[in-house]
Amino acid sequence: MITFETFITEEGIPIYLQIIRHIKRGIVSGAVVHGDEVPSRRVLSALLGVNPNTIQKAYAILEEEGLMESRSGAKSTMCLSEEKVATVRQQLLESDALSVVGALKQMGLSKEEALTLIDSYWE
Amino acid sequence: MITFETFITEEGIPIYLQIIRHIKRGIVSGAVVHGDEVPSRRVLSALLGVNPNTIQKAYAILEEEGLMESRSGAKSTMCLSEEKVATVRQQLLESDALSVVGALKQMGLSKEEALTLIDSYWE
DNA sequence: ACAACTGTATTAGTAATATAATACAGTCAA
DNA sequence: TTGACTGTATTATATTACTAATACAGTTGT
Repeated sequence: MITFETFITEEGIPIYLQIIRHIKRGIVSGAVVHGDEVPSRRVLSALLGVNPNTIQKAYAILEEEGLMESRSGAKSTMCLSEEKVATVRQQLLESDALSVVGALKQMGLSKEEALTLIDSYWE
Repeated sequence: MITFETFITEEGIPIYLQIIRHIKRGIVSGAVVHGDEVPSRRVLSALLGVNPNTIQKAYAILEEEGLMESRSGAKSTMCLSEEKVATVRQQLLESDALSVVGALKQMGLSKEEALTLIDSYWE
């Protein structure tokens, strides 16, 4: 089941992209599985304090990517397979790993310093 | 000296913010030191293929933060001190570490898996 | 059947981001 | 001094992100 309790908005990044990423991370963690219902546009928009159109935009993109199914009137559900999950997982891990490695390298950190830093912030 | 050879635009994040972050990472790495001249608005805009106003926006913010000095007609220079560098360093490291730790945790990775991932992408 | 929910669509408006085209005055090296 | 560079400023325009207020039709549980 998908939850948005841990959802914290990151300034400078469009909300609809953050929602997409949040759900994808849930897919990778196993918190979201095939057939899961997602919160309705209206419910989630109220929960996050954003406009329903913003949720619709995020959901529409997820549907376009084949990760979600929507039928008019009924609740939207996740549409996953082992292959899809693996693809999403690889995309997210690579993107996160590359961005942080690039950032820390550019600041002149050695690999050891970087690993120590990540370790210390893991808690 | 500041270079923009490694500058790659990241979609979804305003360019002026990326420029600010790029320069701050240079400060942290020691590549940029007190008194360094930065590329002029026109030169950098041509180099990055963006509008001069976008560069001006980034530089104006850096000046507001006390990291850069501009005099009409002359080249803008970096205005740094040990204390300023330490502050920028702490800000960037904390932001990067927190964001990547949050992302990997949300995907269900253990600390060991996360460290292995960072290690493998470091090369 | 009915009420309360769904998804979908439309129109309008605001703010932020970025581009484009200028203009003007200050600095600096030849 | 002169010319080529600086920083700064202005106005206009386009696009994107987001909000706001509706409307309509399909679904679901009672």
